[in-house]
Amino acid sequence: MSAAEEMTGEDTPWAEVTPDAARRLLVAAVEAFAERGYQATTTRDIAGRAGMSPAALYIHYKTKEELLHRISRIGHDKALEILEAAANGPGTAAERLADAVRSFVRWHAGRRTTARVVQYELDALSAEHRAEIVELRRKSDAAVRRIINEGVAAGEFDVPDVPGTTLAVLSLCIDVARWFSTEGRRTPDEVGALYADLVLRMVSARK
Amino acid sequence: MSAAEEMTGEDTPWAEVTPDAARRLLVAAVEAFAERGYQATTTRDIAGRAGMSPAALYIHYKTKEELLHRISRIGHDKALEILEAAANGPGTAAERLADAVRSFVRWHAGRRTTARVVQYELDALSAEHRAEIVELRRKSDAAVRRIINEGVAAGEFDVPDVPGTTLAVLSLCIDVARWFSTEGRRTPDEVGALYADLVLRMVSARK
DNA sequence: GCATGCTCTAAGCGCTTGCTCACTGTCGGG
DNA sequence: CCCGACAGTGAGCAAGCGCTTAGAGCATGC
Repeated sequence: MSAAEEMTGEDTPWAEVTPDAARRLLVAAVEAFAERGYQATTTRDIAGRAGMSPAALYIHYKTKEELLHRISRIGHDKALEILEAAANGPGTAAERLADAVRSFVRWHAGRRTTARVVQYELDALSAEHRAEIVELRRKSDAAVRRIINEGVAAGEFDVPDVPGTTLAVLSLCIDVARWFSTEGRRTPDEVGALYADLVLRMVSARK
Repeated sequence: MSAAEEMTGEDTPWAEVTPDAARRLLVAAVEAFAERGYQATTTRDIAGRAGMSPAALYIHYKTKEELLHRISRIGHDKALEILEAAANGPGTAAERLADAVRSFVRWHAGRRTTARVVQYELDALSAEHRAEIVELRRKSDAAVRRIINEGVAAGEFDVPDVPGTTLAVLSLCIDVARWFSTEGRRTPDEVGALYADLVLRMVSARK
């Protein structure tokens, strides 16, 4: 197991959401938002998937947007945790960058339903909630940029445009949530390995 | 001007849509869909932006979905045209791959409003319309894959996984439509140049 | 053994949605 | 000078939306 994953804790995805009914509603919302998009999802659909009446939703969440915010917040915390674990891990910059990309991509592919909501429904958040999430994304960007900067400083990488390359690396990983399908040919592990290799090429990591 | 651009014809974006009122509605729909998403956009909003009453929309388009389909179709035709022009252009595989990425990225950044609708609202299409669009995307994938295959055959590139790398290259370009902003620091030309360089690194193009 | 507090439901309110329809204004051809 | 054709409008329909409310069911504390 990679350094990044050792530190991400247990893998039961929504264990921190309690009570049980609130978690069932949240899981139902993740599935519905991922399938149809936030705007096209009705509160009746979410409640139905959780086996409850439409009104039950409002006992646990004030609005439909609060559900999205909770999902987005937990997902972004997890994404940041993965990237910072890799950035702070042992090994050379190349090893840490590969670890970051591998585990970040694996999360986007393996938990694609969640990742899709987290990465593509930001616009539906309220201004305050969006600002909070954008701050988390800034930290994710900083974690990756730090690895690349350290690789350049150590002479491991050749990168003319560090902010631009950081942006491209994150963009590449995030877009996995758009196209990945569990019915496709590749497993999350395979995509992670492929992408780690491609990113090392992007920074011209010496062998 | 690159080979890819020489062949893309005139740049007035929606000139082929007639009559004038139909074009104004379509342009209004592109803006609204890009801003709020298809589902969150109302027919009243589209008609309002075009300076018309809600009912006027239905003289030119049968449904709201037909508007999206028309936009998606024209946009995908354009995207395919750009990639095939580069693939069929002169020069080495490296030059053609750089040309493809440069002009494809430039389109996504420069016409970001359109690109956002084209790339991120596929799910809102009807099954038949989506199938038609997916076929166009398959052809885009084939055009890029052909350049990479030719580069490998000519000994210009070192690519262990051609389909996977093709997917990653297209994914990287497409995701530009998600993050690019006209208020940002980079121009479409700059992003195109940066990405062309990164992609040549991904295929280990010899200098 | 009854009051309290909490989860959940049935019903439904006020509003917005995609879309329709009866009608108006305008304009070229006989 | 009227005609049919047609782009465009104002009003509005049926359906569905997010969310609320009154009250049922059921544990727990005393």
